[in-house]
Amino acid sequence: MSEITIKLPDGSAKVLPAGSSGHDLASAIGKRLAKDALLVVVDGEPRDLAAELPDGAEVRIITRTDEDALEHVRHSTAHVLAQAVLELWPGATFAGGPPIEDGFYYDFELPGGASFSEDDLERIEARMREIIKADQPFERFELPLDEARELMSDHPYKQAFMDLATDHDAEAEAEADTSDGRISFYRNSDSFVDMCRGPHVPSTGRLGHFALQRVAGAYFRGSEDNPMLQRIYGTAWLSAADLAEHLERLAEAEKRDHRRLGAELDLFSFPEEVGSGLAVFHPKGGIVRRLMEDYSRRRHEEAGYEFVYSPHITKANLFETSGHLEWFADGMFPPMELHDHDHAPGHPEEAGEGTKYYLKPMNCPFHILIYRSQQRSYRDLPLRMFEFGSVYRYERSGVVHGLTRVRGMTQDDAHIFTTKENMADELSSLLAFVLDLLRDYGLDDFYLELSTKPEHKAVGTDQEWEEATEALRSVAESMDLELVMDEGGGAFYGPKISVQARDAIGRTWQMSTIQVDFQLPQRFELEYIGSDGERHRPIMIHRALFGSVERFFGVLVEHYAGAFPAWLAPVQVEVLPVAQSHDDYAHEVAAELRGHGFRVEVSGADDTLGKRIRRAKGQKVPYVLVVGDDDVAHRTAGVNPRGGEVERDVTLGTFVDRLAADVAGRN
RNA sequence: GCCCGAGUAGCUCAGUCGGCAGAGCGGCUCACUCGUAAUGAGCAGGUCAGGAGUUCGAUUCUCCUCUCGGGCUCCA
Repeated sequence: MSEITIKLPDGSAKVLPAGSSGHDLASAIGKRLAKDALLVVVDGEPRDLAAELPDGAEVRIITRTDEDALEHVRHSTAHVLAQAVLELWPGATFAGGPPIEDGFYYDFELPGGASFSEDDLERIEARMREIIKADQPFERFELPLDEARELMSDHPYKQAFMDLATDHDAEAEAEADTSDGRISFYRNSDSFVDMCRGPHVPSTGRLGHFALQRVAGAYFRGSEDNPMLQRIYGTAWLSAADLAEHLERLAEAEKRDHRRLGAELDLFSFPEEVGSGLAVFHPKGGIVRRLMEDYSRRRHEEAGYEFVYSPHITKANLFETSGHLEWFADGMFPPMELHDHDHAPGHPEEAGEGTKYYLKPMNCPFHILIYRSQQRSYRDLPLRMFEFGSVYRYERSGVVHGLTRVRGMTQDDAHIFTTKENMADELSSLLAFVLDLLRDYGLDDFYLELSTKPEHKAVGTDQEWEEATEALRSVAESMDLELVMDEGGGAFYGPKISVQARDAIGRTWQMSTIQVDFQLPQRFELEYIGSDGERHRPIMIHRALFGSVERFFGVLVEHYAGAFPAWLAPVQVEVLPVAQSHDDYAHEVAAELRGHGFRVEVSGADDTLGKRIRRAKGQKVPYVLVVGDDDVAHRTAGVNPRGGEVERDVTLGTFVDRLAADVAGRN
């Protein structure tokens, strides 16, 4: 056969000499395409442009403006990074370097256990630019396993990948393709060869819109049991404009960082004297938090929840029964031990066991005890108990992060006790309720994640897990939202749906969780009397909407970039007298607005008007009112809305209506 | 917990190759009384995160601890 026929995406066909490559195909179609082509997709599989095309294949050519080229450009850039590092650090070895969201990384081990410093990034980047300028080809070749081992004899992590890939480890297979017993490599120059399944762009000259970002430690293959490697992260894009836009997004995210805004807007802090991961809320943050909670409380009451309270500490026994001490002890603070005689004068310390008390890491056992405080009938169900419950978890020192990962938090925690028959209905109205409420806080772009049974850390039978997981799945699927699987991500006592929300700049946050639990009702031997007069076991549903009030607060700060909508803003109106002679009127205006329930501050004329306006704007106050002679005469104000145009001579009545409408509409 | 980096005034950050600690913003005082994003002058404010060591002398060099940041692992 001397000719092959290639099918193109537009339905047409192209006849080429046998042995033609993707590059030949692109050239046959057009000069420009040949220049812009980076890869081909052959029958759905991405391939090198240089790969020989099989007869009858469907081929799509990926160019440098094609979004599908992105991950390959990132992957190829990672290779250039590896080449630069291996050239700059003789004796260095390397592990894996995949593309990731927005960029890539590569893991290395430097000779003598050395590590990269931030300053090294500049040198490495300069070397990478030289390699890109040299326009080295990415040439693929394959070797049988023993020769591959020989070639990588100085690189133990590469060999480890070969071994693992032979065992069909998914991550290792992404590094080394052993499907036909041969290992593929890419050669860029005489001095640099990397084991890789590919494909790659034709040559390094096709790359260039990248930046190295940071150095980090990372365990080999993500396991704490493995050595820690030195990782370099970078970002890479198809054009300089895309790269610039991405860097700008990062800068925007940094400006919105709730830790920064928390200090600037005087919302909360983490006093070192208190301890890592333990926040205090300042008055301004306290107002926002109270408003968040008040609204949630009202909506929950309307939805049939009853409010309960439980203590922060409890005897060990409760968490033994619940299974927390068996399964969750790592996440709990160590116990306090109480000896009755400790505080009695004249009694030296007693030997022997005292009573252990634990800070609570979860609220569920308490709510269960409330359930169990009396005999329940099917008529009582579903029983919905809600608590703003403060819990404490011993988070490892490296993981605490602002308000989103803390050691002390308040969950908006509810437990619903229901019959098995009503579980599906309850779940479905619950999920609708949760999404509706999240929208009221300004988040409206969601997807769902379904977390299934953890592999090693779970109680209960497979059948119970299966049943609970299916119940959640069918509810999730009925919601008309994207559903992502999170295999093995459930809690030890049951599977969960979590609601992931995208914020104003497209980042996703895990918000609400809904978990089905067959275990705790068994462990605590919960029951209700059914209409048949028999004893039955209820199902328990755990759910939190904010997740934790602290985390949700942090997410809202970032979502709004600190500019809370009027209903949540700690100060809704700042009244500024033009001169001291207008002070009395300014206070009158403030008093009137406060009479309508608004949160108002007056800033007197000790500073210039311009400075006070600037300060109020910096605090992101929704409305700045300026009052001068004209306003005193006519009972009006100049209204300077956040993000809007100044209006003069607005009557107070008009302004009150406007602000009231903002608040009512949660704008 | 692990790897790397950082910690200097309330905040943002200079600085010291080991020799009396600096700026801007913010605070306070005084003057100015101003119509929509920084008026001027002055004053106060520091155990240079904490502890130990080296040294005539340590904010600076070494070690330990704490806290924070970026990651890994883990998670609401």
